[in-house]
Amino acid sequence: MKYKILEKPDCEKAYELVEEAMRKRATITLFACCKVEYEGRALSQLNWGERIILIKPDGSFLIHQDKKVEPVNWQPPKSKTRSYLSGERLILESHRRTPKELLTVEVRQIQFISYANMEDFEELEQAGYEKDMSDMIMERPHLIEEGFTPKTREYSVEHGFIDILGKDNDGNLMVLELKARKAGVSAVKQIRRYLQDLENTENDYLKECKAQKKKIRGILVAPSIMEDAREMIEEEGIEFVSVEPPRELKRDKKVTLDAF
Amino acid sequence: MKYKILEKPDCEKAYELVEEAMRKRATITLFACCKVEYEGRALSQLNWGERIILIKPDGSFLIHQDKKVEPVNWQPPKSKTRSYLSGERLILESHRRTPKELLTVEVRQIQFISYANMEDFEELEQAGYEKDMSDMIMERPHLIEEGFTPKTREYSVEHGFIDILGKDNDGNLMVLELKARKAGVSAVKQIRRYLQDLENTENDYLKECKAQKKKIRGILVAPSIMEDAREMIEEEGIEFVSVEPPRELKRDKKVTLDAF
DNA sequence: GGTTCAATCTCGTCT
DNA sequence: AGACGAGGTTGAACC
Repeated sequence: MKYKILEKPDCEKAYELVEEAMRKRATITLFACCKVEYEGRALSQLNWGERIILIKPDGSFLIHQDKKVEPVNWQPPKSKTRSYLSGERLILESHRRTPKELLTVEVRQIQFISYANMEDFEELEQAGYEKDMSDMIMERPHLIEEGFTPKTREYSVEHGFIDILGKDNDGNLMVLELKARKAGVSAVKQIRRYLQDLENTENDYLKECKAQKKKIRGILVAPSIMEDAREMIEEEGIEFVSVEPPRELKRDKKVTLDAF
Repeated sequence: MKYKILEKPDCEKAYELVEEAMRKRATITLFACCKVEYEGRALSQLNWGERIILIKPDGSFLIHQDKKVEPVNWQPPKSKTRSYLSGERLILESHRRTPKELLTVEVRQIQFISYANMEDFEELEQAGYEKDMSDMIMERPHLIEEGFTPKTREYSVEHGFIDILGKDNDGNLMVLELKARKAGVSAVKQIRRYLQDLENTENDYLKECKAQKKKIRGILVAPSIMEDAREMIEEEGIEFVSVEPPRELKRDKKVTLDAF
């Protein structure tokens, strides 16, 4: 059976359905009055009230109130769910080993409970992130400027990683910091720290650059920039290049390639 | 009526239930085969598959696959939900103004759909966070060391905010950085930047400190510290004080106080 | 409205 | 298993 629903079951009937659902590795949906306690990375309690509970076959456990996107309490995938009856009540426990975390739900009055085996073989296709921007710039470096040659991605320096390191037409070093969203002051501070890090780095290649009197150019790459960040890059001698993150889904891309 | 469930309804029946639920400001739970498109801060699409959809009266819209804690697609509170029939199918749209975001769900085969008015007047009580640590240290400064006197919280410097600024018994300035979880290298870098910021700050009070040859002490406060961070604080002359975030719920605290 | 920062962040990725 | 960084982060507090 693909799914089953019980309306206003007593806790014993609900318990049987929960056990059956777990055997079948189905997803449980429960609308009931419950009380919740959590102890683990933090500590919390939530008094009696009606919530929607989702228990997924991967061990994820979610408790939703009627507000917000985030669940009020939860456990991550691979948690172990256990259910049992205590007096007239259904207890749902979700346990995790490392870190040690325990979620305990006491269920009083059940409006409905269901389980369902969800057939879903699709994964989300998405675009418009920093990584997509990085891929695009490596493929088409002229988007930054004519003659730009990217050398290294994720180049490690003292305070983090330089998104893209490369050279311009005159052999000057170019330090690119990418942001998929509007860049703020923090992005400018970040790139400024990377430039300082490079100045302080003892590295044959960088020594050679300095010996040849080559400059180190800092480039902030983002779709747009906030006003105070704009002012700061001018003071700091950092450059700004406007690039939109590519908004092409892989599926679309594939179709386009197949067309040729 | 508090809740309603329909099993295997056609899309027209489901549409009527959705409209009724929205009039009653109820929470909708839907288990169905659907296809999802999102366009806004990013771009995504998800092909046909069975998912659980939650639509809350505050405008939150969640689509859950049978894995993970996070919804595969969602809209935040205050989004506007619209539903309509297109051919044989039910379309659910969720729209947000700033930033402009549109979530479109095409629903094909519905296993069940329900709405429920959730009675819940409780809020989550929780403890064990950075703020609780900060409160505790302000109340009981000797947890840091005998004679420590906190002066300012959230003191603004170039690269952020100093969690707690204070003085020791000898009048030296103390810069506290709090972490509610195990502190890593990034926490040490953060406190190091704050110390540099203070060195560079032109401020009468700080000038006086320097004139009196007072030191500026950096203190990392966390339950524990990672090995590489431990090495770094030794090099940097930063101190580490182990403090557990308090794990006392307000409810418990109140009970304790009432007992006296 | 925006801006900043913590979070039981989650989740992927890499060591 | 631990560490690190991005995220349509979310959510809250403050301006």
